[in-house]
Amino acid sequence: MLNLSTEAIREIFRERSLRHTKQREVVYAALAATKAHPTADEIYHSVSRAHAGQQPIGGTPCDCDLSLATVYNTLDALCDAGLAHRLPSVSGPCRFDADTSSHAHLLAADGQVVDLPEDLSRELLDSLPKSALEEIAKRMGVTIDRVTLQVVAKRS
Amino acid sequence: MLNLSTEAIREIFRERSLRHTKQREVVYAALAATKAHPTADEIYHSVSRAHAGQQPIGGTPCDCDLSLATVYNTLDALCDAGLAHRLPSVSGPCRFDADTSSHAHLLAADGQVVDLPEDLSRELLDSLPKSALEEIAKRMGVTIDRVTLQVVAKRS
DNA sequence: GTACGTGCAAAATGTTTGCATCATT
DNA sequence: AATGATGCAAACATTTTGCACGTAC
Repeated sequence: MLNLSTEAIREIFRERSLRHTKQREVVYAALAATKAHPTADEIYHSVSRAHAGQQPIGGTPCDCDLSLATVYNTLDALCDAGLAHRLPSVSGPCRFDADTSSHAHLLAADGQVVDLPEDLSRELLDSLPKSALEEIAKRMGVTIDRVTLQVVAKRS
Repeated sequence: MLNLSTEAIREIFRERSLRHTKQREVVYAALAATKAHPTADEIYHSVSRAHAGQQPIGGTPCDCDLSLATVYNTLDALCDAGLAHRLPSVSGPCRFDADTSSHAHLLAADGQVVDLPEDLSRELLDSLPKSALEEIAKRMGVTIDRVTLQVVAKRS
């Protein structure tokens, strides 16, 4: 999706008070560069120098070493900072998305998570009455972070 | 929620061509009796004779033995048969719901999954344009099983 | 220099599987 | 009788943790 330069990422991290490391940079770059909603393990394989050349999601191999635990730590930090989201799903490992704009997903029968086309995604999400969301926040005593919506496909 | 008799459950299973066993009966009864969206492990503890008396979700102890694997198998069978749903979530173990009517959930900051009040849930889901859903089915080449919607609370 | 990030390996958690036995239809 | 469900334990998959070391600020 987006190909972010080192400097762009440094700046984004600075804005969110995230310490910059080479490992965090390549993880975030890989996540921002794909629409594939990768798992932590997929990101790890795509950026790990040890696995260079077999990048299913097209990250740039890290010129340092990096461990799976660091990928998890980094994804946590990115989610905490609002730079990524965990996608709701009903099975399998957690999937991450650096596109934090409001958009809906299709949960395919085979477990894949796919973005809905932008126009339809917006049509669905824009149709939700703001008043109902405000009422939810009031009645449930919470602050709403976001609304997530999935169209679940029937397994044929 | 619903307290189903043995006979009612036999009938429900018969309709769906699910073989009836004591184990499946108590699992389904426990799931149908709660709004707490329990995990497999919580169901296991609530119905297992070995743990009788400490039932956080209020199931009836099985008068037979029952294993966690059977709870998983049963929940699979119930979901396949359309008698239960797996709830989308972003962390933690899978949560199940025997209420298969359309309703939206609040994902609390602490990981809890709570039903939204019925009126608001319906208001949100009814507002989704049918035409957009039909267009999704057409464009993505899928049959839509259901639409799931979560209001994600911000962690304060 | 201090606070925080990293790598590693081990542990914790959640779910699935293989197989012999048993129950339901 | 035949098919499918169960229990158990072991395997598996995913995520988290503890700690010694290293790096960004």
